[in-house]
Amino acid sequence: MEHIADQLRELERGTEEILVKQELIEKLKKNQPLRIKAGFDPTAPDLHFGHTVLINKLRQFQEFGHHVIFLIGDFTGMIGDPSGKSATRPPLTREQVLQNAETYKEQVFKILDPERTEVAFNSTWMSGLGTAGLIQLAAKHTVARMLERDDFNKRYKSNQPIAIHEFLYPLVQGYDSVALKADVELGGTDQTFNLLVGRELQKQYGQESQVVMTVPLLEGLDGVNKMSKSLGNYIGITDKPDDMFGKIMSVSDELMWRYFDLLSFRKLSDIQDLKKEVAAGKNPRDVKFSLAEELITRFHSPAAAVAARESFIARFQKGALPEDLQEIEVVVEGEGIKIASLLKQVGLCSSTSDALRMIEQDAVKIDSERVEDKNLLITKGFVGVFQVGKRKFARVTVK
RNA sequence: GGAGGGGUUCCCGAGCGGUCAAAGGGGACAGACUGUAAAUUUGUUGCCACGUGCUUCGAAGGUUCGAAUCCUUCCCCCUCCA
Repeated sequence: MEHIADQLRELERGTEEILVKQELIEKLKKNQPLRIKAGFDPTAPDLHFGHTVLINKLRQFQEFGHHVIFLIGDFTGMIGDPSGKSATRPPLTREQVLQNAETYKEQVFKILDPERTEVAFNSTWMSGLGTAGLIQLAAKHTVARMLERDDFNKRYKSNQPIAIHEFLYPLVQGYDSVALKADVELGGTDQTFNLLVGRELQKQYGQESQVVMTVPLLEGLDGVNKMSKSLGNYIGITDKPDDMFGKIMSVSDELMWRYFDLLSFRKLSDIQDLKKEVAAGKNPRDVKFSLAEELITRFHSPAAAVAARESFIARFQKGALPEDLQEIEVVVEGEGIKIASLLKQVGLCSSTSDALRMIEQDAVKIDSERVEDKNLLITKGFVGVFQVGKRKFARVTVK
């Protein structure tokens, strides 16, 4: 195991808060593998780059020889984290949970070492707790403390409803730390309160309190909202190399640095150097290229990264056609089909109206020739490459 | 249990008998430009058989020449008092 000071420097990197740092130092000094816990929602097995900020941190702990527990909150999932929006989730079946867990593993093990990762489900201990156990658990915390949580506090003050079961979420999450005897729990900044409840409960149950480490929430592609699937501003870790490359390139120059800080494995000093180079006139595009390549290498392969870059350059700088061009056959009655209907049938446009709009906006091309006639008839036997905008292509055969 | 407020196009949010396929903003998409699918800027944003066409404003009925706008019933959400 590496020297404590070295570990600490790396572990602190990219974290928002460490509560309490001195306790972490004490734990590290024991020179034994620490139990590192992080909880995940069982309903969303499609991980995106936002999730990896935290997983990267887990990996760091692993590299230092600590024991990582990847906790799937299949029981907590029944409650739903209080967000004020109270979107009731349909309960998952046992099969669904297990299936999601497999998907998680598949994705997470691109970053974590499977040999050194324990996958746990909190239903394991929560199901057996029983009503009496739950009441005992609830007795260990107070309403006043609960109301310290920002979200509850705001709602309480503004007379918005708070359902009783919402109080159970932090308690159950905290109890997980007791059950797992966690030394450290990682979470997003939005989890701070819940993580702190874990500290409190461990003390109540006679354990040493866990250290809480929070990592920031990553902004999505829009640079404003947090990255999330429902907002559609995410990069999935299973995205295809070309998509991943494109999405990273679409990040604003400003946000790019944020991504470097939170997603890149490069040293902070290297990132500083890059910033200086850009300030001195280097094209930020090229720096973004290197970020994209690093990330695609991580989730796919070095070869895929190079290929993705080349295809990006060919397509967007030189206007070439994509390599994996979709081949579509359309069968028509009569002598032919109007361009707008064809675009709709082929799926390049969402509706005939949309297709007409695209033509009006000079967005439609056939074999790189711009289409200007909205009533253009594509005759039977025609074969050609249709393009709408910069990203949608298909080779179409009209039969 | 009682009293109020509200459900509008992808989202937020105006409209409150005709000029409404419905302001404005967000998002998305497209064009130009460029250093990139950054930034900037312009435009588009219900559907089709493209027409004095069709379907939309929680649902179903009704009044009217004409309704998102008025009436009736129903469903759902929220607040306050108890």
